Amino acid sequence: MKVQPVRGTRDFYPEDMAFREWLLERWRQASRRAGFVEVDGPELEPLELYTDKSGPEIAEQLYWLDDKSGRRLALRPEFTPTLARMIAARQASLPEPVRWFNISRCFRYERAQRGRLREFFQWNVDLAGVEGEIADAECIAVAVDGLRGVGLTARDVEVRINDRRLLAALVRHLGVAEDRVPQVFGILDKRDKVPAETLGVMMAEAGLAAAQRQGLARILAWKDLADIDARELATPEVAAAAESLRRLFGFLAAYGIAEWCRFDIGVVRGLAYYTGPVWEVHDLGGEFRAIFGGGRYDRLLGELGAKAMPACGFGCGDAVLGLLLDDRGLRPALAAAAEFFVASAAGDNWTDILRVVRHLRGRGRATQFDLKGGSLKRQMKKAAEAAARYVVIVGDELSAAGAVTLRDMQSGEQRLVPLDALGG
RNA sequence: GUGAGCGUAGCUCAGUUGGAUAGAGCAUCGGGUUGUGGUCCCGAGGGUCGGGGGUUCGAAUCCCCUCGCUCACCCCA
Repeated sequence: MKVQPVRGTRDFYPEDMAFREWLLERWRQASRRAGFVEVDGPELEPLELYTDKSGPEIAEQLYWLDDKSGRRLALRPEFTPTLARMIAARQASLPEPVRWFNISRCFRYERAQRGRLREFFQWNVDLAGVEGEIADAECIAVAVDGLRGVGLTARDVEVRINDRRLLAALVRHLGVAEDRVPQVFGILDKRDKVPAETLGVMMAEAGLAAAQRQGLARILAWKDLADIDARELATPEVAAAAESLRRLFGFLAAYGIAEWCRFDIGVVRGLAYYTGPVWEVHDLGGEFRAIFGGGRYDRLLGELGAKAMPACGFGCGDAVLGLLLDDRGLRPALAAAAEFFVASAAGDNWTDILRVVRHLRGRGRATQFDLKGGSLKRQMKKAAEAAARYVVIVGDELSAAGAVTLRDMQSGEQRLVPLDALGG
């Protein structure tokens, strides 16, 4: 092969395309079931849309180019900045809350890995204008509905939920110096990924005092909201964050999805822009990387040019989800290419074949025939390959009586029917 | 960006201590007598062994370079 595909991109052959469309359609259905409406923006955006928010270093991680007039453009690495721009442009007239979803092709210039590509599809659901935990719960409920929609259950995946305010309050309560906070968050993030001894080493390296290490170890051991003990709750800040999380879990129970959800102090979600609840969906086996990432970002819209507006949402890529569905045998079978297959019993009788083909297509029926001709046996094989539900056998009866043989490929039954009655 | 592993047919792989026209299964295409599919049987096409260089009488096999893929780290909006 002379020209190689660009690293981290994929070719979608019919079976891949069928899966992609199936998946994206499930995402749409889940979004619409919750009353979200679809929006989209350009795949090309000014590079500043991303560098303004994240600093010039971010350009290293995305595809950019100079267009013919010298404008520096980037292929979108995510949808949120576009969303913010769209909200800002019509903020005065948008009915609140804004309930939008988006399914877009995104690009990131990163080293491709299992479940992580340079070109991928991402499902975004965002809810702007509502401050309370009910909005976070609504987003999580849509995510869980999306998981259900592709055939996954609470035995396959879980939503791990934390709150950035709780984390921040806890490190403050432990008396961790401000410049050590990123390291401490890093330790929390590694909770399930490295052995306990390693965590201890990391704490020592972070320069934590003995009491702080003990406190952190105690926090890391929390498996449940109820584990948050009195010592920490004594701080008003921690108590408030814990109370907010309890309200969120109360809503999740009311949505009927409590069994999918779990408190996890180890969910940190980068340090980017989250201001409240943060959550991720993981497979229970821990085999794959995160499937969904989401949370509350009350300041982001304001920073990106809109008026301050509370918001929350999530993103979900197609790559990891595809791997998980393959692993669970949940990839759907390829749909039939055509409902009807017209075959000739009398050699390559194109005139008669096309008469029937025109008739069926004119009635909106997906209809195929064997363009290479050949024996009826061969045509039947082709019809079976195409998974056609019906084969119409065209023979002498057409000119003699205007009738054709209709064969049901599932039951094997066949009967002579008038052409006029074919295809409704 | 750092480190490691792997590149043989479209796919999954076999190929002896370096030895002759590089194999299998699946897939593809064709056939199994001119009006009937999925099974079965027979046959065919398809590989510059990722590419380049070197060692050798001889390289898929050993060495070097390069490209690609995979995994981990970093990062993960």
